[in-house]
Order: sequence, then structure tokens, then C-alpha cells
Amino acid sequence: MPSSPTAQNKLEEVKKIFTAYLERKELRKTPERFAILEEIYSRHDHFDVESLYISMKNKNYRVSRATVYNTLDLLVECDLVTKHQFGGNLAHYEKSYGYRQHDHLICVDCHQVLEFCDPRIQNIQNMVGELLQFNIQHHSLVLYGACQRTDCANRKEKTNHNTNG
Amino acid sequence: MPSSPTAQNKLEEVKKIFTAYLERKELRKTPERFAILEEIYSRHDHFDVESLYISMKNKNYRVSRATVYNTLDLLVECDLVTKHQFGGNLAHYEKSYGYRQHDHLICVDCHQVLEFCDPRIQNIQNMVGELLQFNIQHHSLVLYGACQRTDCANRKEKTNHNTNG
DNA sequence: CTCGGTGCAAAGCTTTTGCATCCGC
DNA sequence: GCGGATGCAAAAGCTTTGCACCGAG
Repeated sequence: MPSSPTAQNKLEEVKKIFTAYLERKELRKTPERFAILEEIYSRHDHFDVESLYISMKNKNYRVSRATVYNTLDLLVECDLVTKHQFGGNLAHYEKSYGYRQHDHLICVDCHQVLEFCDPRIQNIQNMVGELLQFNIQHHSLVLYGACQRTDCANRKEKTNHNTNG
Repeated sequence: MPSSPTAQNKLEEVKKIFTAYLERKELRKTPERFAILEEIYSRHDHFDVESLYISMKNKNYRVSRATVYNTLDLLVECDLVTKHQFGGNLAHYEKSYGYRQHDHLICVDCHQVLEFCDPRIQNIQNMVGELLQFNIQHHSLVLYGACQRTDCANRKEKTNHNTNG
């Protein structure tokens, strides 16, 4: 296992993992499934179904939304992709193989997404699981707040936090 | 401020808070808004919009989904109600006045929702906010796992966690 | 050849919106 | 009485489903 795989190496690794998963589940190794996996791992940030679909369409790849949804479910199940529900009704996804466990911080004004790591979350997860007799499989932690970028899209009177009426 | 208010006292308190909020925002104090608030505070658990709507209809209260959605937004904004997005596309709500800050633990099989408190989350929130220059307003932490109840609705082979393929 | 997977479009479900009516102020 | 709020229903937006065809095994 390489300690710092190149993007190409990583792609090969995730393909192998996906292949093994499909074989174990006796599912077919269709070109669409691997094309979607490649597209996801060529992206650098969070994405939703529609933007993934559009990207593939723009590359003249013939694929349907149904297949994108179906394949994302498979990729989530074999831990190559993580699904997020950042407050709204629109699901967001991100590749997750070889990336450090992290959580998210979202600006309530401009909706930018930042990531952060904190090992204490793992401890909380372990402790609560033991306390309440749950086999905890994963978690979702999202912090919501106002960023301080001058170009924040929805900038109100952020400089002064007066709460008087 | 009573240290352990009865349900009735609590209801009066939240009504006052809601009234003050409506006055400050120059919104009208309609009977529908207060009926929805009462219905929510008479409930004991998490709920979605449809079940709240049905409850009120069953009590022969004339109310529309639009008003329920609208009022929930107001109640969330004045911190009397909390909105959750527990993984799916269906928003869940819960009353939040006078309850200790808590987070959630959800069984991926039977979907029961448990609550837990851990003060470390507040620390994480403060630290990350300072580190990344965000004014953090609130957070959402959900742990997902398998409960160990014998009557778990979707019980598979939970007793043995073999992962050999 | 078989039958699981795909593309397409229609349906489903939650949430939002438009409009006439109603009622708090 | 004015204008915001409501009820109802239609529309919007994301996701799932049905069906005929395709192609992996």
C-alpha cells in the first residue's frame, strides 16, 4: 500500500475495490459504473447528482440520471463515496477513499463548504456507542456559521453583530 | 425563571417568546401560528411536517400545509423549534425550548432516534470556529449505527458481525 | 441466450408558489 | 379598510420507478 499514491494510482485502487465489491455482490461490471467512478475521482470537491450528470453529458458520455443514482448508491455502500445531506433536500456526495476522516463547516450565507478534522469526534462516537449499546457505523457532523470572507455571497451587516431590535 | 417548569408553564413561556418574536418582526399574531406552536409542544418526539399537519386535521383544526411550513420556519428562526435532516429528504423537527442541547443517534435498521449529550462537541465547535474564522451558530451531529434491541424492526444477522466475503 | 442494467420519461414525494379570500391590526 | 396571512391546489425540484432495449456473463 503506497503511503502517498498519485491520482492515477488511486484511481486504479478504487477501481479494484469497486470490481471486488461488484463481484462479491454478483453485480455486473458495466462500463457506465466505472465511467461514473472515474468521473467522481477526477473531481476535486463536493458535488450533487445533477452536476455529475451534466459533467458526463458534456463529455458526450451517454448516461442517464437513473444510472447515476443507482451507481452512487453502490459506491456509497462500498465506502468509495460519502453521501451528505447538508441541511437542504439536495444530496451532496464526495469521494472518500484514501482521504482522512473529516467533517464539514458550512457558511449559512454563501454556502461554501470547508473541512476540518478533530479526533475527539471519534472518541465521542466510541463512548456514546458503548453507553447506548449501538454498533456505530458512521457519523455526520456539520457546523453552520457565518464566514468572514469579504466576498461572501450573501454578506449582510456581518461586521456588527447587534441583536437589538 | 422556574428551574423545572410544568408543561403548562413551559407552554406559556414559549407563547410569550413567540409573541415577542412576532411583535419584533412586525408579524401578525394569528390563531393558526399559536395553534401550531401548541400542537408542537404537546408532542413528545420528533415529527415531520405531514404528521403535524395530519394531527391538526384529526383535531378538526382548519390549517393548510403552507401555513404549517411557514410557521415552522418562524419557530425555527426564533429557536423554539429545531429542524433536522436525518439523512433522507424528509425534514424532521423537534421543540427545543428548555431542553438541554443534545445530539442524535439513529438506528440504520429500525430508524429509532435516541438522544445524547456530550459537552466536548461545544468545545470542538468553539475551537474550529476560531481556527477557521467562522461565527458558528449551530451544529448537527448524527451518529448512525445498529441498535441491539431484540425487537429492532429490520433485524438482520446482527448477532454475528462476520465480514468475510 | 439470459436476465440484470440502462436510457428515457413518467410518476412520486416533499416543499414552494400563486391567487382569491380572510382577518389582525 | 389595508395588507399580511391563510387555504387550496397547482407547480417545482429531487429522486424513484416502469418499460423496452441492450449487453455482460
